[in-house]
Amino acid sequence: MPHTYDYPRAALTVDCVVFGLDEDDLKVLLIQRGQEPFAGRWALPGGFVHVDETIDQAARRELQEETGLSKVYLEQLYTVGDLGRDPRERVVTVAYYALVRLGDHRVQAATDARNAAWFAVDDPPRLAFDHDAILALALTRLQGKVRYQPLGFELLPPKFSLTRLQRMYEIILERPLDKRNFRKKVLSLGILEELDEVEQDVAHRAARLYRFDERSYRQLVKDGFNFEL
Amino acid sequence: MPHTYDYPRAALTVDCVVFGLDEDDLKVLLIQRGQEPFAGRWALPGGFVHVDETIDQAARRELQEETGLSKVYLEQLYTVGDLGRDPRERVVTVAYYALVRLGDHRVQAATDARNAAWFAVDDPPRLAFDHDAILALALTRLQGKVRYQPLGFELLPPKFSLTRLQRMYEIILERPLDKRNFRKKVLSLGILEELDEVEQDVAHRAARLYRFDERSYRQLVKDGFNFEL
DNA sequence: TTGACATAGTGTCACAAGGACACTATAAAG
DNA sequence: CTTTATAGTGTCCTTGTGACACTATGTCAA
Repeated sequence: MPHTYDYPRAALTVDCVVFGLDEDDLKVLLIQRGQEPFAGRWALPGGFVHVDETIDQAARRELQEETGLSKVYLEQLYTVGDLGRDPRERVVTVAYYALVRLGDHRVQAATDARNAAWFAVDDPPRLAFDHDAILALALTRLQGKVRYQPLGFELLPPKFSLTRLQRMYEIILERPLDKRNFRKKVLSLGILEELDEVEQDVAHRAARLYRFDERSYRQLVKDGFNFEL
Repeated sequence: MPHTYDYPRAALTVDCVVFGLDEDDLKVLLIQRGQEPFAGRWALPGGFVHVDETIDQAARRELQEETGLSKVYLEQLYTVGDLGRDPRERVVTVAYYALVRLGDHRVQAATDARNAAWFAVDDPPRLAFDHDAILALALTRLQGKVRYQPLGFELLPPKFSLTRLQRMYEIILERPLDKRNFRKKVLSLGILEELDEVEQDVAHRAARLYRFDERSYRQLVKDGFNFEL
């Protein structure tokens, strides 16, 4: 009985589509490649899976190493292993997408001094490998998922106004939402906690702040509740 | 510049969760393993990805080889690469799920004479590796997806009665549906073509037959229509 | 032939959810 | 104290959803 299987092995990588939100845009974090192939081209942060870690762990480690980000929302997206996607040899990559609060983290240059920067998702540069396709897929998935699961809170600071929340949905879904209907709906879900605080340093009437209440959210999910924004 | 990357490689497999539908149950196709590890244990059909094929192709090939099924609905599900899931060495598997019409195909024993059989999804035997978890995940995914995408037609013969369609949804969703409301809803979608045919060889009033109209379905999707059964 | 049976097929009403729509309130800045 | 910028609020109409029960039609067996 042999100790290993008699079959070819593939190089295994992870790639992360990291989404962030600023005032006007949904952004994606990209890394400028220092080496061939595709040297100088922008790419999704990622790298090889080590022998002693799970694929999920690899994704988190790469994210941490290349961007300094940790404890972010991370979810597996899709696995691609088409021939020729890497000109060198067959490389299978497991793609993830992550949601981060843009203000929280300062994105660091990677340890090996590659450049990191945020780009608007609807106007990215040409990407290395098949990363354009992965980015497009991630965006579609996010738009789909945000409709029936309150993922969006991962993109906002802990305290936020309803207007900020609405703008986030408008940016992600790429369509305007009615202010009164939006508030009616989102408040009726009962997953927002109204705080005794308002925005600071604004040159107009300050908006009340809210917090996402994960406890009642989980309760709703258990009861089989349906969202849909 | 080296020709390959200096990183470990992993054995890469595909596993398929193949769903079928009979009168009373949602079924899953399993293979009895002939070799160690887990010899004699039932497992998901699957096998190694060859060097000259994409992962999708590998999934289709394995399905064909082990079960004789081809041209089925097949979709990628999830990739697992936890350490120790195969006792021999690190094996990364890309899981797929497939929907097939049970009557159409006669499931063949695999070429290497392993046993193949259908099991009710809610009462499967103990499975090899982490295949229990993959099966559970596939079932959840199917139940979720069937609500907003008319996948179910992949499980039915081309012509079917509304009662048969309703029973299919009831079996998948594991809850009863109201007959009149179901018909109202499904007919209002406009994706069923009413045929001038009725069931044959039934010992009671014969039901009218319908056909899934993929053309108008695609039109609906383009218009951003929302299903939800 | 007719009665028993098994399933097909059909409509209404009440309630909830969703979408369109416009004005007043409040704070800051000049 | 006026201007400016955004916060915050309610109604009505339409549509969707879910509960609910009887008649129609075919087969089969006595």
